[in-house]
Amino acid sequence: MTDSAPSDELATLADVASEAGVSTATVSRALSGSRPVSPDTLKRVRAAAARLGYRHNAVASALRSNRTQSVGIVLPRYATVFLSALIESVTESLDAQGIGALLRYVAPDGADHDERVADLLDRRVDGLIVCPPTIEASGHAQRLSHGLPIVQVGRFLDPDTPSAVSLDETSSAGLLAHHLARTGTRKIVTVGLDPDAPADATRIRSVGEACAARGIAPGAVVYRGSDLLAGVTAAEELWDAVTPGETLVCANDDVATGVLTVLRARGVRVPDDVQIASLLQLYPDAQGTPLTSLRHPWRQMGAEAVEMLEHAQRSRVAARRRTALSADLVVGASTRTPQEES
Amino acid sequence: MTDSAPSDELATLADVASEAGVSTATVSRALSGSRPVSPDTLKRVRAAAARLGYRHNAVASALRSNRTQSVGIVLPRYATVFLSALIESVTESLDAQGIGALLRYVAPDGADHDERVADLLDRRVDGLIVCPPTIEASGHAQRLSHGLPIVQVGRFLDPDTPSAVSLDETSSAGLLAHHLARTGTRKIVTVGLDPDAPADATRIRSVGEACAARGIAPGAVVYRGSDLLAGVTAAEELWDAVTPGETLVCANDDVATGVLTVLRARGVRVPDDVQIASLLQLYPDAQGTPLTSLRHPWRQMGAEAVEMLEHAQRSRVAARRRTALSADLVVGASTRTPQEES
DNA sequence: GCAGGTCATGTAATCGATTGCACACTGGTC
DNA sequence: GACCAGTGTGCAATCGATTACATGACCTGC
Repeated sequence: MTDSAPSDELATLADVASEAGVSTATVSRALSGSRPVSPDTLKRVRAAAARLGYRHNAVASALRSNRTQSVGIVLPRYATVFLSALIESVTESLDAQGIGALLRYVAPDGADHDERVADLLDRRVDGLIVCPPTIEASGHAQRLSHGLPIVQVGRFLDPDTPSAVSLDETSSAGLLAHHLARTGTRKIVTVGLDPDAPADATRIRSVGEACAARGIAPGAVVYRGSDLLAGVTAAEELWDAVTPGETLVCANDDVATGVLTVLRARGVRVPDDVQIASLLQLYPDAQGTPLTSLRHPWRQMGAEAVEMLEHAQRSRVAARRRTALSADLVVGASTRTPQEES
Repeated sequence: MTDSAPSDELATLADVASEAGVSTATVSRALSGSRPVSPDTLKRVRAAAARLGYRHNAVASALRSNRTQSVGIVLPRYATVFLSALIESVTESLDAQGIGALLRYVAPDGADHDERVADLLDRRVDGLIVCPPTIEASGHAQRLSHGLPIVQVGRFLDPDTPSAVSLDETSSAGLLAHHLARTGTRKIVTVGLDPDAPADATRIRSVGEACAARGIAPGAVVYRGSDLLAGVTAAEELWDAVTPGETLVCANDDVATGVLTVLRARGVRVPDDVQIASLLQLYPDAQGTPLTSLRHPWRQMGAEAVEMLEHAQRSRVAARRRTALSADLVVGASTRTPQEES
């Protein structure tokens, strides 16, 4: 196998052109298919390209055509599965069309958000999918992007962002409230949601209204943070005050686990005396589902975001388009089985 | 506020040059700092750039300088936290230097691996961090990259890859064996590792040897798959044959959870009669650590990979450099507390 | 036989930043 | 006063693909 001097440098379009005895224009058209070439030329060009080991240079192509075939993704740096599910589903949709994903993480408080977004813009991404860490960041992202297609995903969405995918709080809360009503809940206590944070307040209200509509009384709102330790702390304060028929609705699985652990240690029977539910599933339900929780539709949200982005790229006019997807209720061992089987 | 015709197009170097009354060369040098310019010029250029809202064009820069300031990351599409920890730690290290991360997922069986790697190469990434889904993929990645700096991470590493970060199987197994010996284990059974898969076989051997060295007898190797269901299946076959003093060493948390659930349901007391340990922690240990498992050092592996990559980029000569990092042992409720307190 | 059309291909400008080379100027030295 | 070193700038080529426009070949129909 005597390679014909496979020079150290990569072959360019011009090399292929001279090898095939045609112009660079023809090679470009033959390989990209942007315009028809004769079958004979096509064959010759392909052969020449293969012989030289030609590889398309995406950088040069991007410069000239002003399209990088890549989108930027900005996520807060919470190490959780749901973000990884979002990334996977987004990249999956993008890969299918040969679009690359340029990933950047920002601090959960949004400190470096604008900087990261600007960097992606400097790289001339064709679009942006942003999960803003705060409402302000959401507004900034929109402003910075300056006309570039952008889709926002998550809870912290500026009311003015035209394209956004979020959780359907109302219907998700309804799903949970329905289950709680059927398992005999008469009152709920909310643990781990901050009533002073707008996004949390919205969720508190959605849950409260969904419960009220089903005859369940919205009770205290206890906020001591939103991690495992916060759950423990809150439960230590609450455990001897809870009464049968109550359900402790927790912000997420970590809080719920803390609460559950303390309650059981104190001799409170869960779910017999008190039930516990989580509003945000953090761990996939492969491990015996100890908790009843809402599984957020991250994969669908990712797919929807990509679709929206494509839509925004196609149509010049930026129509407002917001989608809210409902969570699934995963029933675990922290709530009872519903009474009617219907 | 009468903006001076902020034309729809983004300003270019040439625009800034004419605005500042200097040449494009000077602007480039002033803004990048690649060569000194006079303080006065610097100020004028900066002012002009700010006035026009100039933004660096990374694409043009990449074409000319032949450096994209980005690295490609290739990961198998397992939706697990540990990969997300790896991504986070890698991007964190890269961000600090203004390097972008181009992310691509491949099928767990490696079907589309070569394609994805080739795409990243076409995008002219400056380096590659690959977690190969199979040993063959590892070899391909090395060959395809053709001189480009590449670091491989994970279990499926071709013996010839020069730069690789992996788990230190020996020391990790030692950590676990030490704990098992101190908790009275006399014999182990391995569940969920495939003795016919080279990577699994290595792990079986490491664990076997570490145990043997501490007077624990390596017992049966049971393989019925490596997910939750496999754990259940295996446990149904094993439960009435296990004897006190045995520890079931499972491939990962899912298998271990399956085994644990069945054993408890069958009345086997864990950890009193039988102990269970997992060789791969899948879920962060925030939730009450029901399982004793090995927490793999994903974050350190990510940081190490980036460092290796930089090293490879700096030094022309590609020295062989392989690092193996040890796991941490997280002791949970599925094993007893060690006897000596020392 | 010729206007008008289609089709494949070539020519050369272009995208926007970087950089080798050349040049001008300043200041110091013998 | 001639020479040299050092510093700051500018000119223009360059990276590699894309594409508007031009060209020429060939066909069709009257």
